[in-house]
Formats: sequence, C-alpha cells, structure tokens
Amino acid sequence: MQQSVAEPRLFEPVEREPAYTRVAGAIETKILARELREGDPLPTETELAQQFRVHRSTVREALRRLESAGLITRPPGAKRMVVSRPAAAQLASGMRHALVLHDATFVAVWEAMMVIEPEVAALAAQRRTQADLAMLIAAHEAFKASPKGDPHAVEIVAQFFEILGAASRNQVLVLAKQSLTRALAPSLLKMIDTVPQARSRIADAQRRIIVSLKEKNVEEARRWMSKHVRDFKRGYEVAGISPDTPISA
Amino acid sequence: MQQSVAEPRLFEPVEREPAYTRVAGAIETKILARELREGDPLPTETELAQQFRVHRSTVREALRRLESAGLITRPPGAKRMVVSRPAAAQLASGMRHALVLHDATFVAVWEAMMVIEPEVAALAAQRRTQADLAMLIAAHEAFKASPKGDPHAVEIVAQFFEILGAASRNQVLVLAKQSLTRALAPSLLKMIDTVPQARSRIADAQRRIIVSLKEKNVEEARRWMSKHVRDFKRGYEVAGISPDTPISA
DNA sequence: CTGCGTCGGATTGTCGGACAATAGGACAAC
DNA sequence: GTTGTCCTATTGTCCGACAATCCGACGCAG
Repeated sequence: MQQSVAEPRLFEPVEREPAYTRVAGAIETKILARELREGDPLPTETELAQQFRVHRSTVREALRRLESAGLITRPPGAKRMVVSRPAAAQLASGMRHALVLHDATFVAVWEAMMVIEPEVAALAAQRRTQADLAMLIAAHEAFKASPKGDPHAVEIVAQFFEILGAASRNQVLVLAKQSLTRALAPSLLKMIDTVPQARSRIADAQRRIIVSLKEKNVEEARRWMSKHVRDFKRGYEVAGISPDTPISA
Repeated sequence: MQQSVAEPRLFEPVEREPAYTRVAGAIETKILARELREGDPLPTETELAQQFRVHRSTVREALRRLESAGLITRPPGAKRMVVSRPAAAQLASGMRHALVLHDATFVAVWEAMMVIEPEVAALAAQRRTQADLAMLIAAHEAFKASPKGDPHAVEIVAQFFEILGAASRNQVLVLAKQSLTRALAPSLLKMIDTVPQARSRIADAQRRIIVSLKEKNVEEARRWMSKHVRDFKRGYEVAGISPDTPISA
C-alpha cells in the first residue's frame, strides 16, 4: 500500500509466464470481450487442451484460476463449467480477506460506511421503486420479528443494506458496499447481543429510512442513514469493543 | 444482483466439495488466522500433497486458486510460493472484471467517485503528513510536465488519487477507490486527449486540493475534489462521450 | 404426450509416475 | 567480494489411467 512517485528501472524482469497463466489469460480475454457470454458452457477440458496444445492438467490449473476469479462457475449439480459474472459475494469475500490481512480496524470500515451509506440512501430516495419499498419493509418486519439473540438478525440487517443498495440503482456502489457490511457482520453480531437497546435503535432507524424513501425525501434519508451508521459505533463503544479491533476472520 | 427477502428450501444441495477446494480452504484458513504469515514460504507441493494425502496435481489446483485470490504469490524469479496479502491492484482488477461484465456504465462509476473521493479528500486534509504533501506535489509536477497526448498522463492522475487515498489513512477507502480510478482510466485517456482544456483544469484542481490539504482546510478539500470529479463528467460531455458508455475491457 | 427407469458414452476429479528446466545453496577460483 | 561450477530439490508440464457421475437417448407405462 506504499508507493513512490516514480521508480525507473533499466530492465524489466524477463517475461516467463507459465502456460497455465497464459491459458487463463486467453480465456479471460474472451470472456471480458463477451465472445463467451454468461451462461455459455466452456469447451470440455480435453478440447481446450487440444486447442491450446497443452496437457489437460495445465488447462485445469487455468480453470481453477478463472473459477476463483468468479469468471466461471459450475451450476450446482452440473458437470461442465459455464461462463459467469463475478458474484458480488465473491468480490466481498476477496475484499474481506484483504481487509483482514491488511489489519483493517473496525473504525476504518465504519468510516468507509459513513462515507458511502448515507449517499446510497440519498440516491435510493430518488430512485426507489414500489418494489424496493416492499422489500425494505419486508426486511424491516423480519428484523423486528427475529427473536432476541438470533444470529440470523445480523443477516437481515445486512440484507436491509443490500436492498437499499439495489434501490440506489448503482451497481458500483452496491459492490463496494457489500464488502463493507460483510466485513462488519461478525462483530456486529456480538455488539447487538451485548447492547440491549441496539435492536430497537436499529429498528427505529430502519423505519425512518423507509419513510424517507417513501416520501422521496433525499435529505432525510441521508440524515437518518448517517444516524443509523453512527449508532453502530456508539454500540461498539457501549459494548466496550475497541474501535481499533481488527476485522476478524 | 437481484435478491429476495427470504427463500427457505426444504433441503440444502448435498455437499460434494472436490478435494482441491478443501485443500485451498484449509490453507486459506491458516493464512487468515495468521498461522502462516506474510512472506512465509509455503511447504513444497510434494510436502503438501503428503500432508493432505492427495496427489500433487490436486495440490497445484488448490494453489492456483489461492494464487488467484492473491493470498500467495511468487516473488519475481523465485521458485517457491510465499504467503502474501492481496494487493490492492489485484482487488481492483477483480472489481473491474465485475464492472465490465455487469455492464456498469461510466456514470455509475463516476457517481461512486462523487460519493467517495470528496470525503477521502476531507479525511486526507485532516490526516496528511508532510511526506504526503511532498508526494502529491511531485505527482502534480509530473502531471504538468507530461507532454501533450502522453498516455502516461492518465497514470499520473490516477497516482494523484492514490496518494490522496493513502493520506486519508483509511485502507478500506483506498481499496474501494483504487478500483474506481482503474476502471475509469482507459476512457479518461480518450477524454483528456480530446478536450483541450482538460489538462489545465485538472492541473488547477490538483493545485487547489494540495493547497487545501496543506492548510488542513477540510471544507475546501472536499469542495475542490467535488469540483475535480464533476469536471470529469463535464469533460466526457464535451468530448461527446455518452455517460452510458459501458466500462470497456 | 408426459413422466419415469435404464443404459452407454462423455467428462470430470483424482491418481500414479515421468522428465526438463531452473532456483538455491555449497564450494572452489579469481 | 565477486565469479564460476556443481549438485539437489522443486516446479512446470506432460503422459496415461480409472472411478464416479452427469448427460442425453431410448423405451415403456400411464
């Protein structure tokens, strides 16, 4: 994460890419260029091996790489792999790994949420549809109905955020957001179970946000989401969790 | 990217994970738990194969997956793989793939930048060190010195953003930001070369931002960054590039 | 015609083993 | 200290094999 402004070297390292990298790259290019489209089945490993003139096991290594990048997946119970778009969850887990290993703290994630979430709420207030509202309300009800100490409750809170993201109609923010909520979820669980008033405060904020969206009141949406996120930090303080707690694995 | 509020199923798909996935998972867990730390060399493939009681090629498939996730890398010119933290660039490229395949448009990315960058600038204004300022100035000078039509200029602009991110001392935002600038870079290049006044406007904004940071003037930093990013969209409009242009590969 | 067994071929997951190229280290020569 | 030489361990790639199972076809009952 450090950088210098410029660092010219006399020679570049001589390029010696292993074959599996090049195979993966070739397929990746085709996918990004949409020559292979989502849902298209990949050729069989043997076919690929013949086309690239490499052994099947080399092809397989390349496939593992693409699989890990989320560019190909195997539909549950299918044998052949199909081309796919990286799922948001996939990116989120990558981001979470990075955050964990870079010793990101709770405040860092929280700060990022403070930046993003209120604006997402503001956008959502302008663009939400009736369907979005219905889903938000459903999530809200589900949260209120979730029994005390239910670990599922955090899932629902996260889902509320995700629906809101979808309502903002901005895929980029959705992707970024999701990583954050996912990273926070585990510790949030602990917080909710420790702080007695947390649940009611969350429910209240959700309600206010829903109302703001319904009225397309951009300012209020932003304000309440701000409050909502700020409350998280308050909750952590009350629960005696240090803001510098690293994101746990 | 769609979702429903809840979808209970009677049965989960019966779990039948291939061995390479489990091997990858096992190693991943050890890395995230810091039992294997950054820089530690992995055991050799043969050793791993013996420990996991699988064939070496199975281990290799697992390694490819970890490699793609950025959890292990091979230092240039080395033979064995070492544990590493996912580089920001790695995440950024994953994000870019996702954006491309999800048909993210230029406005979507721009909107996300409008949300994030001004706040990053604001944070940076509070936390910047002398070293940060020096690097910003260096990047700024480099930009001004870059010859007309130099494709490298965009690189420098991106670098300016990255230094600013580093100055904000928030790794989470840095990771999120980087993906955006990287996604925008290719089309930005076209814009800069088309719009004559683009370069001077960018240089001016950079200067103002640097001054704001130097004075730790949070409000001004936010304001000028806002203007800076907004200018990008203006530039696109002037250049006749549609805001709905998809992010190119 | 729709739904349900059955069956054969194709494809994947995994394995055993092989070999050339080379990184890494030890050791000698300058 | 640097440079050359040699040996060994390890990786990248290949070959070939086989069990499990997905896939599609085929036929039969309702």
